[in-house]
Amino acid sequence: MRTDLDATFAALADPTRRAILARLAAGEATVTELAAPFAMSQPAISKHLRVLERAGLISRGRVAQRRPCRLQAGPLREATAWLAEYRDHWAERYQRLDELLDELRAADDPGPRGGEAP
Amino acid sequence: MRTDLDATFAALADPTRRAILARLAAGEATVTELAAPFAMSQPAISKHLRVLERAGLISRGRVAQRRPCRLQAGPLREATAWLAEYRDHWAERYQRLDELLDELRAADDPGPRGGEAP
DNA sequence: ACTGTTTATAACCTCTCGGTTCAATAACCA
DNA sequence: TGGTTATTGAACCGAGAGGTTATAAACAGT
Repeated sequence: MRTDLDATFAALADPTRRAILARLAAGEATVTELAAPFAMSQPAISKHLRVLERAGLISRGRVAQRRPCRLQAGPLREATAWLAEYRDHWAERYQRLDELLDELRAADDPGPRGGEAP
Repeated sequence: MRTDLDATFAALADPTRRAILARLAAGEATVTELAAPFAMSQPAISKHLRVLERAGLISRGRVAQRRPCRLQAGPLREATAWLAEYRDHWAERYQRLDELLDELRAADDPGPRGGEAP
């Protein structure tokens, strides 16, 4: 089930790519501009950009030889929506209940810890 | 720079793991309960759970032989915070500006393509 | 037409990921 | 004690990620 979220989260999982997005938040930039601050080759950056593009997180124009990159908001909305679902629901509700139940259960059934094993 | 966000987003990038989290949102569950709906071996699920655990997205108890899993909210907050930064800022602001500039630029410089686009 | 700049491709390497199977551990049950 | 259940661990495999270097392609300027 290759959904969009797969590509989005996978793209965001790399620190270089998150840094590129951060850089792009200040406005569009060319490949060499984006590559400059990183200690890696330009083709490596091109690969990262391709990942970001296929995830829909950036789009690219064409100005002469340059391929300026700019951010794209769509996928982030999906991702945030997915996360918000959880952060709001169980973070507040089930979480505490489960922990309480767990404490009760632990008190009820002491278990085999301690020095009683031979 | 192995930050928390790396592990969090990487963990969320897999559909099986997201499904596991979705399942866990309804309350804690054991490994076999979690493995049941999936068409893969139970050790595979154990691996996924280990990924989720190391990302801090779940925590595990011990009840007899069972290792019940429950959700953990912390990392999701970080992730949402990171996403919100972008979704709010450039999604609304720079995005439209850049697109307008791009249209202007395209109209100004028709470029070397054969048939003029309608 | 040549030269330099910008970007993408190709080929390669290594490491991790997601999956498998088979075996080992841990705890309950009789 | 032995047997069953729940879970992890180890060894392995194929595919893909992330990096490299070297090369090609597109365009600008002279």
